[in-house]
Amino acid sequence: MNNDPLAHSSSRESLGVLLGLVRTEIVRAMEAEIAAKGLELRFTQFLILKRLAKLGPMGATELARSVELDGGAMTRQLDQLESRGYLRRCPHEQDRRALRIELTAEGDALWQQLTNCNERVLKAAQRSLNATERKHLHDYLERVLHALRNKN
Amino acid sequence: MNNDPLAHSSSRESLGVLLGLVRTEIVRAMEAEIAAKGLELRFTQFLILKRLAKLGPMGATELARSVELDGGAMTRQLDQLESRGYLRRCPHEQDRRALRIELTAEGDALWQQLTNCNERVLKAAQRSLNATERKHLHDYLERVLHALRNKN
DNA sequence: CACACATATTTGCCTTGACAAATATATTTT
DNA sequence: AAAATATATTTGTCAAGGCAAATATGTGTG
Repeated sequence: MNNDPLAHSSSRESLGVLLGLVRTEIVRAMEAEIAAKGLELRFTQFLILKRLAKLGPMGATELARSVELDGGAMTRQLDQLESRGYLRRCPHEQDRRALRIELTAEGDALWQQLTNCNERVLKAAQRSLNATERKHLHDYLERVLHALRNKN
Repeated sequence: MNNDPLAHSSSRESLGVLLGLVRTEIVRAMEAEIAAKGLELRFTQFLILKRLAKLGPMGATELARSVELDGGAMTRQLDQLESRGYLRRCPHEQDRRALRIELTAEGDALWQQLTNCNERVLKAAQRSLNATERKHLHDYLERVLHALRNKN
């Protein structure tokens, strides 16, 4: 199976590569968990549902920004998720350009199932870190993100 | 204006999302640095050159695995980089199926320029972390990666 | 009001990368 | 050695996402 000579030599990976590797594995694990429940959802779609479930209805642009997705790509994801009945595009009351994306009851129910997957994967991923270390990891990542976004 | 309620509330991002955000920013920053030098290279291509520069000639499959890229995608990247004169596909001496990908002198020269970019971006990204914290961040990420790859 | 400009969404086009099939060559089994 | 199997590379096909243009609507300025 895995005779990859690099499997244990990632010690000198640069941060950019290492982040990519970890993220790829998390996405893989999440999609595997979702598939194991007989559901068909990509990680991106999972994120969209999660946002809507946690933050409530919002515009497509706002939603796109919040999952760091291109606006055009968002339109197509919404097409899919809407056609499968998980969300609705309602007209925005004040702004006729904008939409108000909201979960349907089905979308809500779906999220109930997904929230387990999410927690299970994150727990497994961080199982070798204690509570303090988890906090630190999160904290460091946020500081790195902030540093990158405010380069001056 | 920016009335995005998420701009400063990434504190509750899940690990998967946060990793994605950080990685995206690093890739963006790297590509910006490269473009600022008048060079045209994507992050993936940068990684390929880096591997070859650091580890020397190797097969396409090995190279693909080492940057976590699909074999088919690797073929096409090699096409591009070879046609631009940065690397060569030599026949493997013992195995006639395999290739021996090696940097040309031009590829080597290119890497000399890129190594700056790499260091500058990583330094900027981690500028708010001290040496110990950087080590910890790296260590945590590797432990998470390991946990994900050995899920049992 | 008329105009310029900004924003929300959609659509078209293009590149990237995943997956699977094809091809060529090695390795192992019988 | 022939057959089965494994590996390296290439190619075809497809979905995802970035970018730019198109459209519709909102906002500000003279």
